[in-house]
Amino acid sequence: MTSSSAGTAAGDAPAARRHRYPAIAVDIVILTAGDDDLQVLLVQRRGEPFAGQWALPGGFVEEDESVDTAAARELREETGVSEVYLEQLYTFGEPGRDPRGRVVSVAYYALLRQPAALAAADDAADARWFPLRGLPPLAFDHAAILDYALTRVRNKVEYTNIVYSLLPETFTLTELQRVYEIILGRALDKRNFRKKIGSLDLVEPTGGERRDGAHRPAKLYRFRSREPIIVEIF
Amino acid sequence: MTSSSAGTAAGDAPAARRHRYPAIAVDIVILTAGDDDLQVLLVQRRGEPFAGQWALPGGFVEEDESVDTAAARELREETGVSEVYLEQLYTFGEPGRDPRGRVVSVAYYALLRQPAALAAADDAADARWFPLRGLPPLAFDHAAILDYALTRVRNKVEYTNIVYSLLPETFTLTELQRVYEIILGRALDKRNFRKKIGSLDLVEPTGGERRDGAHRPAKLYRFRSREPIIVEIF
DNA sequence: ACAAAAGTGTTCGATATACACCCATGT
DNA sequence: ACATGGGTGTATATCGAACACTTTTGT
Repeated sequence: MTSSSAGTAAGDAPAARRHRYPAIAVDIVILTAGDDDLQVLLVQRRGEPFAGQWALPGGFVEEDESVDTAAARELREETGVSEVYLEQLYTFGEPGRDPRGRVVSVAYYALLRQPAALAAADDAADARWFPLRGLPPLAFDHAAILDYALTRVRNKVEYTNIVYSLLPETFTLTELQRVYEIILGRALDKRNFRKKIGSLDLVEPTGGERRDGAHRPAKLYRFRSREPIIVEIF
Repeated sequence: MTSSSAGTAAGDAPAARRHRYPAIAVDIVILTAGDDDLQVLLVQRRGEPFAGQWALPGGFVEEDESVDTAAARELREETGVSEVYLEQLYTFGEPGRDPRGRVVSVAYYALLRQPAALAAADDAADARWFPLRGLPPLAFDHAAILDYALTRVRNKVEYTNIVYSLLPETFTLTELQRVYEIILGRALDKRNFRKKIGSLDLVEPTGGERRDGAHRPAKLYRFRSREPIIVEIF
């Protein structure tokens, strides 16, 4: 899918612009599952405005790239990772919210497997993972964008299989349940959870098992599909 | 909520642009409930490209207005209506899909009460309501945008009360059921439907009734709230 | 032997679905 | 009187929620 145009501007070539257009940026909410909380990747701003404050990673859209591509590029620059789930969230287009001038921001969110080593882009002073309970103040309206992303993710895990993007290739059912609990923010009953997961065809046993400490080994599973699909889970 | 900026471009003022940004347009899928099908408002293009073809109404975002405001303005220009439900859909940002140049389009959808008299904007050759079964070929990638809107609406009526925007102030339960059937594309059982609607607190009787033809008069209802709320309906 | 996490079934209440007849009116 | 849409209840199946003990291992 893609761009378009306007009935009301039917004959106007954008090349013959009557006025300047806003700049277009992308901002990305990059999430991963920590031990007991979701974690979000933030970068510390070097320049004004909001110098020294933490912000969502992002950047301007280049002239010849799609908005989706710009988001994927920024994500790669920050994390270097592949195997991610990246989805457009919402477009924030109020004038005057970026003190430097008019910027329309297309927000995305990404779900990653491991906190991986951070390829801190060198134009940011620092880049770090923050647990949601323990966030610093955010620059611009990035707190609102983050809230929006969390709402979307919490809804979407209930009717899709996108949690696959937060888990490694193989995992135990307890680990899978833990990811749901972290995202949904509530405890789930172990037996009901396993009954539900078993009744859907989301995962299959690999045959292997994991031996941890002094207890019974856990069977390992993998996702049958690592493409996003619609499945009613909760 | 609103715009933002980028960690990777932390110090760059948009005023000091290194390159041109894409134009920003809005396109609106304007829907209403016809007798036996949803109807969408299309405008016939005057100029190239796609001259003479039908397209979604839309236009470019002015420099000092928010993207939401631009959408509301275009909607008003086409229909003159108030009392609408207007929601952002998705941003389409592939380069090269508008033959005239780079245009990023923020798509919206609107739900209207009656097909009202059309205030056909004078820069379009014509504006008309089309039933979904009976669409002409659409310009640009507007068919994809329309599909996206329909998917969103069909999902959203199942867990919100947004159908209020498609109905007049007072209505009968049969009319309400008809709207659901038109959107969902399937027949609903009358008794189960009424049981469900009655168990939620969505509507209340006005006390009045409507006398139509040679049959028992129908009680009239109104929505308790005409603000969008989350309610699991189906 | 014991500590620690893995694994496994049943009961109960609530909700969704299927289904058919009488009511009030206008002509 | 009859044709037309308005209005109503019950029985069954399905699904979600609550709940506790046995198994396998490492030390």
